[in-house]
Amino acid sequence: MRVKNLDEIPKAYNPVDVEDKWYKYWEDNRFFHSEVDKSKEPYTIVIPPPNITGILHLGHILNNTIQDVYIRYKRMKGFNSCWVPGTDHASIATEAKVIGMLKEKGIDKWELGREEFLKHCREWQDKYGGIIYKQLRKLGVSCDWERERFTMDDHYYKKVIEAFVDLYKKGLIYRGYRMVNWCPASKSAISDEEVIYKNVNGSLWYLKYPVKDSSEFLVVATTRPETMLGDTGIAVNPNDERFKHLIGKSVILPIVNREIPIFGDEYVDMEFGTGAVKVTPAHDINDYEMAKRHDLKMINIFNEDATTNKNVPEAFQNLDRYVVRKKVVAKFEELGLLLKTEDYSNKVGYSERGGVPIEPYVSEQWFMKMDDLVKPALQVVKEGKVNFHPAHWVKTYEHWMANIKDWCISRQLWWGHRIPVWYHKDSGEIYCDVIPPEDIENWRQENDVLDTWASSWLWAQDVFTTKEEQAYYYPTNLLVTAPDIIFFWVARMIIAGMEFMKDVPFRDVYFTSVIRDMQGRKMSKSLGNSPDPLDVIKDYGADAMRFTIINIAPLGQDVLFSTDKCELGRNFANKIWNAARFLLMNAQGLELSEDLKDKYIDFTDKWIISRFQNTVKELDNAYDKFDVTGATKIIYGFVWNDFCDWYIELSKNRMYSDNIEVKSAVLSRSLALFEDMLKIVHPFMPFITEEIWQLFDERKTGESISVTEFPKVDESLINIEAENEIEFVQNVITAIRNIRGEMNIAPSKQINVIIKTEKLSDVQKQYIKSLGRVEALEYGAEITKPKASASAVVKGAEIFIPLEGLIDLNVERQRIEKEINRLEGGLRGIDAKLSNEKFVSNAPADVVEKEKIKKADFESSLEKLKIILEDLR
RNA sequence: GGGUUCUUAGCUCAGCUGGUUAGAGCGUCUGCUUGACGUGCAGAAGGCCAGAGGUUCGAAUCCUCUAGAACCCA
Repeated sequence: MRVKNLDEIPKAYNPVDVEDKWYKYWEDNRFFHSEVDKSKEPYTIVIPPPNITGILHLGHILNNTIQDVYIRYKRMKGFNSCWVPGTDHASIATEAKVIGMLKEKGIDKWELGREEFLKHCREWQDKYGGIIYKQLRKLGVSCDWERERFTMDDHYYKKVIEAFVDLYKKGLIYRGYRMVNWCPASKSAISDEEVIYKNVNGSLWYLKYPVKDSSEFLVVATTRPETMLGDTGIAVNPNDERFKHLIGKSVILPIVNREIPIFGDEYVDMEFGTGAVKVTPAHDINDYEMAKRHDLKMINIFNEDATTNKNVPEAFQNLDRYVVRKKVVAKFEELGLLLKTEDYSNKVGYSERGGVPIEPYVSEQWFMKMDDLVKPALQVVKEGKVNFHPAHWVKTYEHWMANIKDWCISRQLWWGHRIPVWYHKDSGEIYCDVIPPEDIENWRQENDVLDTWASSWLWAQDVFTTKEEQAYYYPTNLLVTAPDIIFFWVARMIIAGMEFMKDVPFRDVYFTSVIRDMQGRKMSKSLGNSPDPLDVIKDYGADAMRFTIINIAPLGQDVLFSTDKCELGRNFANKIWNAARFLLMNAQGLELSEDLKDKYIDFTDKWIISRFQNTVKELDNAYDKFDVTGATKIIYGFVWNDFCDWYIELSKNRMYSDNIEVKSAVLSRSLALFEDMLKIVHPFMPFITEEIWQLFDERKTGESISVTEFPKVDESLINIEAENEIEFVQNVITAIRNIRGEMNIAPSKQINVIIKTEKLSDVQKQYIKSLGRVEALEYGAEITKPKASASAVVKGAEIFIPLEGLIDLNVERQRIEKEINRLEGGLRGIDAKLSNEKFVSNAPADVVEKEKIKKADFESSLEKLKIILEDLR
């Protein structure tokens, strides 16, 4: 066995050279393709489908990296890993884009007609829908590209329609006139979850309404004066002494000159505004409820685009709601009926997609009854059949589920799943089925399409297109998603899973961090604080970005990101690269073998192998707990500190040996370990690990680190003795380096060291000499401290460095005193415990024992240091 | 108004079911062309664990309150 012959290995790792090459290799060899294989256990993830109007952002990077980490890890663990990629059609967003595009060409959606418009949507999808797939490949994700799915694929479309028909026939879907959240920009209803409340600085206008047959005025305060055109009543609190005498009377609505009643309702807050509330039942949800209680008239004053309609006086018709607002206020002022205007800040609901304030609007819509559907979905989360990570999201989930209202699932749009309902042209009879009515000419199909979430709620079950596949892959294992779609999607997928599959859609849900900039602001286009991931990949490499973003993303909290943080990952990649480079350069031309791996083995080898076992153990544990951030820290620590800082440095003695057999043995061993190390890094940094793995041997086509076996923990290789021996050597070396640093001894200067200790093996001595840059090392149990030397005490040894003429006695005294102080502080704490009767009797025996050992160690060190200090006076 | 979460070194965060002399990365300071790496090496400084009570032999960790921050829902 030989490593690849290499003329020159670049000093710095250059990711751009290698990433595209390996991605193509992986794809060409179909390493990520999964098929039903009953001899293997599946491990399945469905991607949260990015919408086709979207381009890759940092949230996707975090999200997809985590999915890839699990998919790759499980694949290497022997599971049949299957990661299904796909996109969703995003009704509102896509329609908005296509309408905008057509508008530029001077084409109107309505003139075009439904079928023609949909053609343009499909064209748009063909052109832009796949962009995100290309971007995801740059990230190195190992999804099964042969399984690309789209929410409007024929099979999936059919499933969505079937689900609707099924629920309709069960009586769980109904049609009704309701007040809904209306988006005037997309001219469609939207669901409660699509309304975003924002603080808006506005005004509170105080309007005077003349009381009929009286000289009195009733003053109301409102943030939306334009809606007065639709007022049909005035409400006051029946307990309000100020207004009691007016209940039962009426006011004459200014401008409109409509007589409207004054009535009492407990809902009215006496403290707010004037205590009298204008009631606009058609355009406010609270007023709507009040109107139902008091049987008030409803007057709709808006068109679908929130311009005023014919129900308002002519001078106020066909105007935008904000234009009408100004006009109404001006008119009140002119009539002397505007009492005052105050600055006022309140929450206004905005349409998530349309970006404009929503208008509460009464219209005919389709609703899904949620009460019963929710029950099993709530149950499985409570019972832990679906586990949330972090678990605290369960409470949010329960809270939402318990307070759920019926779901408005119809959208007045064309791009999407058209509701499978037909109305009979004569009788008005309703027909709902997967197959259109036979005498289609007598029927008119519902124009509305379904809410996009009423299609993507089937994602986990219907991306699998055959019964066999569904049975094998469903329930999926893990869902990785942002917490902001817990209601939109996660909850609804669980509902759909329980309703249609009678089983959970996934067993674990990982809620990712929200990515913010360094000031803690959300990433947004308008702030321009959102770096393009592709630029970051170009500058730092995909591996570096993947590793960094997971490393800094705390589970359950937001992550503050800036591009320069990717230096962490880039430096780490470079570190791995150079460690590999070091091994490869030394291994050039050598004959390596499995047999040599166990030759010339010493405690440093046993130690690093033992450390590796522990690392893998901790790593498996971190994966199980969904602590990927912790996993990166475990890997980083092992690779950088244990392997590079200590093991490589320690191995150099033998690496540079003239004895070829020794050298070959050391390299055989190091390379084998390094290869295992590459495997544990691979799920996080797939590209660089593949690149190096391919250099370690002449690999055949069809071989890849991504399909090798993940290292298994071998408990028999955990070696406490070797770990203790190393610890001693490390302590001695660190103590020597510390003295060198504090005493300003040039690193190039060789020094003499005397160690007072019971035993020191030749091998240990050798390592201390080379890493401490020691010329002569003397040791023994009966050593007396030489005059004018710097000293240190470590567990099991005293170290003296004779520094005749070089030593500054003051500096040395301070060093020793500092150490004495530190130890005395610790000892005080231990003594306080041990002298406490209650501690000794109540604390577990092993805790007490540990304290006693600690006390002995501290005292022994202190004693030595005090003698040393005495000697310095 | 209701809910969830957070407050630990200059910054960003670990510290799991209570027992460490409270850790890491970045930043800072001091050295260093040590035959893998300056995207590096060695060493160092830096913390009343937001505040106040309580439980306990023992609290960064559990409980209560206070202050501040963020998010979600109304």
